[in-house]
Amino acid sequence: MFSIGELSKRTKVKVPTIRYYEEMGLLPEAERTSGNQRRYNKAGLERLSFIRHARDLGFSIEAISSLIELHEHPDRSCEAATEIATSHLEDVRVKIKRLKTLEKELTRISKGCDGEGVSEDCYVLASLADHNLCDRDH
Amino acid sequence: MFSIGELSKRTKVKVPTIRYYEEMGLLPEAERTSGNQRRYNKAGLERLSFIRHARDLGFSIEAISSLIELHEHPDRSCEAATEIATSHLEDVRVKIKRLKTLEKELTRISKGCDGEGVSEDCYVLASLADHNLCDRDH
DNA sequence: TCTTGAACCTCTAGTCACTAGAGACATTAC
DNA sequence: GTAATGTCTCTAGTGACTAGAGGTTCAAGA
Repeated sequence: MFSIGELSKRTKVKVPTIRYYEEMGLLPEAERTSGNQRRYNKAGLERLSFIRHARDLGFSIEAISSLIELHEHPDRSCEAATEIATSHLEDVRVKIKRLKTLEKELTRISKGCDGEGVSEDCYVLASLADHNLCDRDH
Repeated sequence: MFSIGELSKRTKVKVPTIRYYEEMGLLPEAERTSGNQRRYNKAGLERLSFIRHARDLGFSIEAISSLIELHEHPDRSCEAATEIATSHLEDVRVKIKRLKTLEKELTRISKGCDGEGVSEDCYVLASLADHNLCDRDH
């Protein structure tokens, strides 16, 4: 059994965040010492690692809740879990696409000023003001 | 001169968001009718278009504030504006990189279940629980 | 001119996933 | 025993909005 600080160290999740997850129902209510401090065991550690990993992958708290619930009621959990992961994957791909478009425009914009002395007006500001200077929609 | 609703239509920025931008100082305080309703002109429209475009590109409210200030004090604005754009570009590139790693892992995870009948345990949940199954760090 | 209904006003509170701080109590090391 | 560190709960703040309540103003038609 170890303290919340120890759990925090091992999982690299901050102490207030652990308490937050408990409040949100992602973690079960921890056991307490006689002095009301939380104590955890290996199961708690694993659960929190799972949550942290899923958060790192960009799953929302809500999605993680669903995944945990599936884990606890394992009938047909595999298909449902795959579905959550797949739908999340689609989100990620959309995000990547948008960011790439954005990268292109920012690259173009931020090149405008420092080369050939287009110094009359600032190209960055002009580009932002006039959407027609963009290559594409966004 | 036109109303906030009209401005909203033309810029595709929602009415409460326009008021929010005014409160945050991105937009100057609008002129008012005798009945206290906001009225805008072409300048207001252009300013809001600038803001919307910059937000679409993922600039924070704070960064946009800086860009606007630069615009209003144009001495050396070009270098400073380019710097803001460039630093933002770096952020974007980091995000793209992270998302791509993530895409790989999610692709791998979501393929786990529906093929060859690895049905004993759910591969999605196992992958999330055990970081060692990942290809790389994140 | 009057009326009706849409648009507008301010203000407060809610969203998500935390983070920060206050003030009090518990545990641990010496 | 004492001091330092850790932990507790609670409230409030973050960013960039969004939603809703309850009231006022505007524009168009009769």
